[in-house]
Amino acid sequence: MARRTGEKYFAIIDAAVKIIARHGYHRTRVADIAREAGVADGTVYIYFTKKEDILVSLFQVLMARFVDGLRLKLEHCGNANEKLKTIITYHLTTLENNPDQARVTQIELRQIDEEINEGISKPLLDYFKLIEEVIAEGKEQGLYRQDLDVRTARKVTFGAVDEVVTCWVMSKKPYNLSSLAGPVFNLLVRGMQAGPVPQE
Amino acid sequence: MARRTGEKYFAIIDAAVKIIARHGYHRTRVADIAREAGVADGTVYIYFTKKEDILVSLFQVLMARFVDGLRLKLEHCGNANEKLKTIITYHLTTLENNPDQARVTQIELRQIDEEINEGISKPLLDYFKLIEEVIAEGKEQGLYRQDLDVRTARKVTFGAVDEVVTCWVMSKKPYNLSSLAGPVFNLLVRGMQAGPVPQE
Amino acid sequence: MARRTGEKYFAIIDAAVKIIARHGYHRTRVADIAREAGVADGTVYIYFTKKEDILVSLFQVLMARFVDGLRLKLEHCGNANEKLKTIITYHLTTLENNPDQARVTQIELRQIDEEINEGISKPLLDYFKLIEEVIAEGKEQGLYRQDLDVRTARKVTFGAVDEVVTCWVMSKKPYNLSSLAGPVFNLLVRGMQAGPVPQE
Amino acid sequence: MARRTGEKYFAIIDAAVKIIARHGYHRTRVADIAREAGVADGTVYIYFTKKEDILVSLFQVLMARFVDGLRLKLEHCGNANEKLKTIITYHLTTLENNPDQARVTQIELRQIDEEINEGISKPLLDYFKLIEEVIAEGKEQGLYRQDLDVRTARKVTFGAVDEVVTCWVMSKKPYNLSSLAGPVFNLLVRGMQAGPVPQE
DNA sequence: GATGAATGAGAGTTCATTCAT
DNA sequence: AATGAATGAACTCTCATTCAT
Repeated sequence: MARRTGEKYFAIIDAAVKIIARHGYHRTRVADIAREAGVADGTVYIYFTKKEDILVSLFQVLMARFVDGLRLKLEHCGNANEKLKTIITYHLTTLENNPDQARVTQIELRQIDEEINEGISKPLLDYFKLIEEVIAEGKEQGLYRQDLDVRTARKVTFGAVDEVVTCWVMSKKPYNLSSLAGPVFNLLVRGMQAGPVPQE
Repeated sequence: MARRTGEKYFAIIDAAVKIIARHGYHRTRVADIAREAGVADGTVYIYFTKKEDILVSLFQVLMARFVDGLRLKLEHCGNANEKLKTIITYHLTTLENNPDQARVTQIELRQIDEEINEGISKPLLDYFKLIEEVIAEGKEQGLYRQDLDVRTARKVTFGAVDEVVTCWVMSKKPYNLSSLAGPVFNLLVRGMQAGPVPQE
Repeated sequence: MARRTGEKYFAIIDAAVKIIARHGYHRTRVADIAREAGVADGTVYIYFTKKEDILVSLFQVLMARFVDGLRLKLEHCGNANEKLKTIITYHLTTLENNPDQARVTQIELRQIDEEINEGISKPLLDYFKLIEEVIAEGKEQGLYRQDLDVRTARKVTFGAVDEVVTCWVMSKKPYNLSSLAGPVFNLLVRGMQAGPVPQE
Repeated sequence: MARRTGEKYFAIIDAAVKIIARHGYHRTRVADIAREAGVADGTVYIYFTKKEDILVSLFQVLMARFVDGLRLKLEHCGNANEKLKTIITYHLTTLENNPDQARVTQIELRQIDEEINEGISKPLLDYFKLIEEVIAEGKEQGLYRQDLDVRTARKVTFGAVDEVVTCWVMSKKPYNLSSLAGPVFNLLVRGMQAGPVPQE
């Protein structure tokens, strides 16, 4: 039913990112996306099953691009620390350079109903897995504490970076998002690396 | 116009938390909330200006309760580390004990349009400010690095805790949320405290 | 959900009969019916679940009125012949006096999808049962052949009258529909009554 | 514009009968018919002017086949009674053997808008005329009453047979349709033949 | 203050039809 | 002649909001 490929498919995706970033998902009419993409209203339904499908597909496409790009970068990295730094930098830089994508993924995408979450959680899980692999690698390399829980560390890492992006999106972006890569990395890596136990 | 007080005001707030947690904000009809609260549809508009106003008010009420409760707890704490641990534990425990509130604040509240954000950002800022105060206090007490950027550290802290909650809400909650307080605190406090610089 | 009673319920039913008779069911918009009934579009959906529900309800109301009226007439009849004559006359007279009802029941009502047929078949069955009772009575009274199959006779009777009405509706109605009551009755009663077997 | 001939013309007609019988005219999309016929959507519009045209054409083709077949049968008949019996039997047998055709002509074809009726009334009139000829012949042969109105008798005859078919289509067809030919003929011929006047 | 029947604007979606290839 | 991607008009139904009682 939904074609999910072809020139117009991506034209609609791109139009959707732009329009939804500007007006928000619920305020965006399918007709608006269609006009921005330069196609007829009905054409949208050749490529997508329904409005929500645009949002999910959009996320899948963006996320696939994101993870693919990240994987490429990671190939050139040595140890886990370098990789972690790369992940954070890449995450912040990518969204800084694509503010529309940032807005859609940080804000609008969280507006979707239960069922859809399945559609977006899969590609997100790929990213999560990637982060966890790096942290596990760091443990193997003796860089991070052996008692570090990989999953918790991943949540903290992703949550930290994610919140930093959200704050930047919600603000009028008066600063460079990527400039926070260093401080955030610093904080996280110190939290994870071997060393003396903090006293409460 | 909106009364914002009285028995029915809170009845509607409570009903809204319950219903929105269960069905999501956009799928919830004002009539549903009214029925759950045991009032007529029109009555809702005596206490709230519009549907979104319920969501904002709800958040303000919950957040005020939350911060008030937290302040109380913090009075019994000694140094910043203790306070930070308290914040994290309180945050996780509160939402663990109020899963409806957790769902609404983690998921549904992020669905609101631009303008509303003002309404929710103020009470959230109170919380942010509180966290930042504790971190600043830690720096003064020599517990945390002097070059630690307080604002970034707050984002990382809040983002980490927030993500942990989101994961718990999105999962079928098969584990104790509050049990993550220790590991998360551990990670964050290590990241912030004085010590050797990590090598990349 | 659907209120199915009250002043506006019947106002909408009456409006629907009029508009659907004039333009046909599929060409009639809900908005047209609403306007004719003097209510808002949305009001229609307080009283009916969906467009098709109007059609079904309309038929049920008309049919109930019809059968009730017929039962009243039959009380004054003596034997089965008299009753059969009354049925045919009443059927033709009623639809002759309510051409809109005639059009809707003869033409438009046959346009509905499978499922709906249940809604219309029940009230129709009441009418069928009534005809069959009269025919059975005629057999008991010795007026009609003992080997007459009641069900077949009912189908022939109803089919004959129904076709006569349909022809009248489809034509520009240049003649009195009720004037056909005599000839049709004559034909049917001769067909049913005791007598010599026809040779082929 | 419409070609109205060729292999694909009939392929589309046959596909339409099948699909419309199964799903109903209004639920059937032109694309469905095209797929069933094994042609592209656009191809349908080479052979038919619009969707309704398929329905009309379909009826004309089926009706022409029907009347042609009937004429052939009637050649072997002697008097009017025999012919009438043949008509009824042929009508019931044909539709019994072609349930899809039965459904389309009994139910779906009655769903069409005003204008189309012209398209279907012509071939139907041929059939009507044929029935009337037989009844008139019966009068000339002295088999039927001289005061019998031919047109009314035709309506009663057709209506009776038609209703019998409709009942069979609407039911789950648990009996042989053609087995009703005898009883129906019996009833109708008794109604028409010379004999004593029934007392009311 | 409270009610709930009524409103009517609004948008998602379908699908008959067209036309460039 | 045949295709099937693209069109865009059309229409049902929802639901936040109002207001007479």
